[in-house]
Amino acid sequence: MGGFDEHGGIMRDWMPPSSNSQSFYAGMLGDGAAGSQAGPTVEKHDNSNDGGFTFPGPDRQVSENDDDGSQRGQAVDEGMKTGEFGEQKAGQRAGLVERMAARAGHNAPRLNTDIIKPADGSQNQQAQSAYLTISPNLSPGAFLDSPVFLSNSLVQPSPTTGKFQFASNDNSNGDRNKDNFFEESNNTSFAFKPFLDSAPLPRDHVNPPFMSAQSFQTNEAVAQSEKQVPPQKIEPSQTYPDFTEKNNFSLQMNPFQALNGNSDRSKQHREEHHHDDNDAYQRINGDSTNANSASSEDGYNWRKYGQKQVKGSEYPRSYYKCTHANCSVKKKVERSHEGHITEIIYKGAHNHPKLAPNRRSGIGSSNALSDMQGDVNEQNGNGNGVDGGPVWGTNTRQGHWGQESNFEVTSTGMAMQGQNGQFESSDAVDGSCTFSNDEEEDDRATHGSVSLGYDGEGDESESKRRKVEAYAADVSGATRAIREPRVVVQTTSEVDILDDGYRWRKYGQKVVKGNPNPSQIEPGRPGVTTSAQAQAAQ
DNA sequence: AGCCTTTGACCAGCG
DNA sequence: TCGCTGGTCAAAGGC
Repeated sequence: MGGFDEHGGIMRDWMPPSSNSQSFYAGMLGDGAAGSQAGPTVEKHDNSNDGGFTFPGPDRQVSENDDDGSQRGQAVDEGMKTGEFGEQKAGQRAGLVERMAARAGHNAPRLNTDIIKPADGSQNQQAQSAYLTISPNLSPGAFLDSPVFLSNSLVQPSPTTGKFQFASNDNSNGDRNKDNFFEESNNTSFAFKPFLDSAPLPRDHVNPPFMSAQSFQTNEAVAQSEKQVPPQKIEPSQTYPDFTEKNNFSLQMNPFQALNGNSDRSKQHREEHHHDDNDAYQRINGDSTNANSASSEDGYNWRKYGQKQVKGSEYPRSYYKCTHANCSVKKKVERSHEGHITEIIYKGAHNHPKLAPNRRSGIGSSNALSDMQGDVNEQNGNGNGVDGGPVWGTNTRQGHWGQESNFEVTSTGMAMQGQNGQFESSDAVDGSCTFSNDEEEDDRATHGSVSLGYDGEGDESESKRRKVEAYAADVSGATRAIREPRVVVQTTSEVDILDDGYRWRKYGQKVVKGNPNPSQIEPGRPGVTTSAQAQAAQ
């Protein structure tokens, strides 16, 4: 089970109160049912249904509160079970939308799924099932116009995207939101305010090219670009958790949580999908050309620390680390000989704001696609980084960012949980997919407490603990708000806890001229040298 | 002078 | 236990 459950989880996040989202999804997937049936994901989907999977989406949540909602919920469930996402239910959904709009006063424009449908109707459905395929000519940003994404945005922009809004910090509403989240959304929230509310961002931030645009953690989000004008694929499902009735909290759960997996099922699912990125990486596959054009810079500085030819990959994979102090975000980039990026995988979430354009190093190599990562702090204004207060989960939690860290946010709308962290700005990963950390997240779920610390990769137990914590936090009632349509990737932090109370990751050591003592290159650590610091000093 | 990239070696996880 | 593979380290060199 799992595959689809996970999707379901994501969908919930993405989905606006309106049932339109399903249409949207169906459009994206082509034939929702067919798409879901192909590939592992599909199988899971089916299984989940068989297993009594109930798609506790927004509709269902609402149903708990009112009769109409109940009907809606049933409709949704039926749709899910039968796999009839598309036209068959279109009429009914439309009705729901109207009713909801009337009731809630929300009147979001209907998503035009035509624009996002693959131009070629004959597309391999199987392929679609595995990925969200975006037509080569279609910018992921187009999705931003979708009510679905907007609604998500409403809830909270993800740090990843840079749209992240650490809003109001109104934690007190957690429980209430949990129960009524969608409903409230209808009533008040569904205002697409996330962007508006959030601190003013550069336009490119809001609607960055290609990936940024949304492209769309996970985690790890994955977009694979095919070497030739390939459609961007989003593979959100990789680590999505399964949602079951048991998981009522799932509603509040953001994709991150889902990704992280709190439940055994989610874990199982992850295991099933182990093939790809268990790690919770986000892969962005996209047309390299687009990627490049989209954003040569993602707003962060990266240091390449390795390159290797990976088996099965046509091109060598380069490993990059964010040079910002105490930021453990990494990314793997596969680049064709022509210099086109064929794949980018993000891991981790930035815990710092993007650099000002003039401060960015012109490291084209690393930035090529990059894209999109936004910064948590930048958005929330809290400056919470790992240290200050991570942002985790925040995506989904209304008013709360930052409870956990370590996520990677990648693109579109799928938010995933990272560990330590924060969300990467989605900008970076637009159009990508997400993966979540797997085990760590799961562990966290079991742990039950919320930890803000940064995990170190090395500190596995720690990271696991955090996952659990994060999960617990979610369950505890934090309201997982609506996520903005972005992909989140999970991150694993690689940090050690030092005597200063912070976690630091040592990533290098070098003897500096004039200083007999090796310089410990630890981002942000006082007394240590970091490239970021050096740049800042300059 | 210092940062960044390159690249071979090393390490850890997995089967 | 061994080999494979992915990921990271870190010395060396370039910019």
